[in-house]
Amino acid sequence: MSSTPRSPAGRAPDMADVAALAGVSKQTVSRALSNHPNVTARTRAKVEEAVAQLGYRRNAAASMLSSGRSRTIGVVSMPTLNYSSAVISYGMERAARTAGYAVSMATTTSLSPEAIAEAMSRLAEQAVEGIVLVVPLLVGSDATEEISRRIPTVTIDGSRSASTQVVAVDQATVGRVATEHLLSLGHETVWHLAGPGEWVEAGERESGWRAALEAAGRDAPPILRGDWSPESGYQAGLLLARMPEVTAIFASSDEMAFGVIRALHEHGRRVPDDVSVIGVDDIALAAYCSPALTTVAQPFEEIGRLAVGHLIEVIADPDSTPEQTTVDATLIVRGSTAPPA
Amino acid sequence: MSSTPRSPAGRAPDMADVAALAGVSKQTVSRALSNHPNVTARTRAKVEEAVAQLGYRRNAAASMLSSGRSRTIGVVSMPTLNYSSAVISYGMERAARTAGYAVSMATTTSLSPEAIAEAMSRLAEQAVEGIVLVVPLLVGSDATEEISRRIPTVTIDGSRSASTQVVAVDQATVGRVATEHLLSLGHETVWHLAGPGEWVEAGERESGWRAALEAAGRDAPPILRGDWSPESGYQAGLLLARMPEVTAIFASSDEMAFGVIRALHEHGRRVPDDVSVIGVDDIALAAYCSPALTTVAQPFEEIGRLAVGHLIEVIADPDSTPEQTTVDATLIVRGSTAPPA
DNA sequence: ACACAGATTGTTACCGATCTCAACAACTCG
DNA sequence: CGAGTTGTTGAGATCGGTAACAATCTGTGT
Repeated sequence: MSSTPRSPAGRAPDMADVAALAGVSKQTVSRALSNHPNVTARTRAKVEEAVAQLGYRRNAAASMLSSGRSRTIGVVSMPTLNYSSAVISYGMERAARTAGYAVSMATTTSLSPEAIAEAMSRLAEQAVEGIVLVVPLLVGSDATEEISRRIPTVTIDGSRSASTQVVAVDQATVGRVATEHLLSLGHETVWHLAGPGEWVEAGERESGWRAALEAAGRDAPPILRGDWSPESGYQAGLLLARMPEVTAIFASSDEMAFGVIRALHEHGRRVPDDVSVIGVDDIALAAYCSPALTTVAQPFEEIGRLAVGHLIEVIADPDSTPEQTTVDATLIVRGSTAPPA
Repeated sequence: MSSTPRSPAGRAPDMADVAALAGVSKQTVSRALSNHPNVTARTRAKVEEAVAQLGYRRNAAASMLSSGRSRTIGVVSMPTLNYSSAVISYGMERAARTAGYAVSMATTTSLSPEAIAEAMSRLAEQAVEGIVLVVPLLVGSDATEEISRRIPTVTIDGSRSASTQVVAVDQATVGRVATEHLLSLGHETVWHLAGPGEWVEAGERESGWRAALEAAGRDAPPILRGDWSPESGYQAGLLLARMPEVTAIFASSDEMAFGVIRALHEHGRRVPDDVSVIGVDDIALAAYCSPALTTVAQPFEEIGRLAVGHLIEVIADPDSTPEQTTVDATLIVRGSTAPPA
């Protein structure tokens, strides 16, 4: 009746202890606990009762060792506090949990293949059964290739390589949609504040932007580049504010967009009256800062879910064909964009 | 020279394989790899060479099983995408990594003791050596108590219980500092938009606010309550905007503060001219949205670091005395607060 | 040169589950 | 009613490391 009656001594109870108490063999206990079909309801009940009575918890290490399965997936992400990875991680954790997997995280401070390989390697040591890279892996090094050949790997918005699957928003479309929105409002052209060069999505959004301008027969102004942070947006904004011909700006993230807007305001250029600004991500604050930000939303949580889903599929059947999955982004028009004055 | 010369067959290389190649015993390999002091430099070099050549990676499960140590700590957090937990997690991961620990995460959607116990239990099953609760645990249930008695547990901003340590910002001081700032500007009183009741920090900030008002001999206006989200701040703001006597508002989070500000603006009340608003957290956007937000910053990364530090200390010496650590918050004055009109 | 302390390496048992395979029971069907 | 089939349970080997202890190899002091 006591709440935690350990078996013999202070030692944590063993499968053997459970077996003894239930009057069956270790093996039967194992089967009962792993929902093996061929176990009598009666036997199963006895085992469960013994488990409850002893407060038994399966030893993950032993289970892992003998079965070779860790029921754990690893996540490599940037420690950046950015909205997208946080939401993606959440989606992954949920999906993993419902599929009976635990999640282990490894962060990397650099996007160099070596740093990423190092993070993957840490996860490999923990015997994860699959890895999700929430960082862009532009080029696969030997090291990353080696690990992802051995451990199923899914990249989010990365580039496709032989041994990794990709789940992604079509970022070129994101760039195109954002740009077309501004053009359709009547702006002559659209300036672009891109994300860092190492990020795949940054490059693709840039391509989309360029393609949209080209399709409309407009010249692409010189590009600006930030690091996703509001501060970098602010710096870029200081430049843009000086050029009267700038009436429309497509920033590759909401945070940069707000930085840009602030710089514009400080220099007397009103948004959206004088300049229209659009971002990407639809962070929680996008609708509540002033002006409310027009942006392109991405279904981050679903992306996380999909990534884990794929991973589990490949874990179950290592020969299944790696495929590329694309999910759609949505334009959300708010107050930061308007027709030119 | 090939990049992945597995030993005998396609099987992953074994410690025995390494030992054979290096011409030493398994045990020596083990020692060399765990940085045991008594290993000749020469031997260590041979082992390392063999490891590199075979692409050997230690099997965590086996190691864990025989040593009884998982070198993993678990984190329980809310899936909320809030800035603070993201930064705290980052600090933890870094600290854990440098200490040679991996991090495993478990999220909980509810703050009920049962839900938290369930998350802790998932971590316990993974044999984590310690747990950090980034969720507030107001009351410890039997289940949480049982686990935290067995596994060292640190709570961030939680309430102190027999078996958990606490790392916290003194949230009452946060509330007091924010309130005093507004009073010192000359506001008659300060309204408060608190966080959800289940959160310890919400309650403590409220106390600090109340205490500051009392110390200044002012009446505490009725309290409003949000859920940390910008939307909830907006809703509260709709109420506050209707009351002309409101000139100063202390919101318990930056995101709520921006929601409040938006509602005020929409109803023609200017910030800070008509109403001053202060938040808590100093999120990245605080300085870049308009108006720039006056706020109280908390050293989240350090909190994460400290939590893990404590945990590792207790893991190393289970008898060390649980102590409460407090770190300081900083008032950051920006444009959203000003003397009353 | 000898005994001895300390450093280095090897031997063996074991951690706690799962897998394989064999034994046994119950049930079907001609 | 016996042979064959399916379902249930048990025994023992095994996964890949590490702890404890034994063995061997230094180098030192007398």
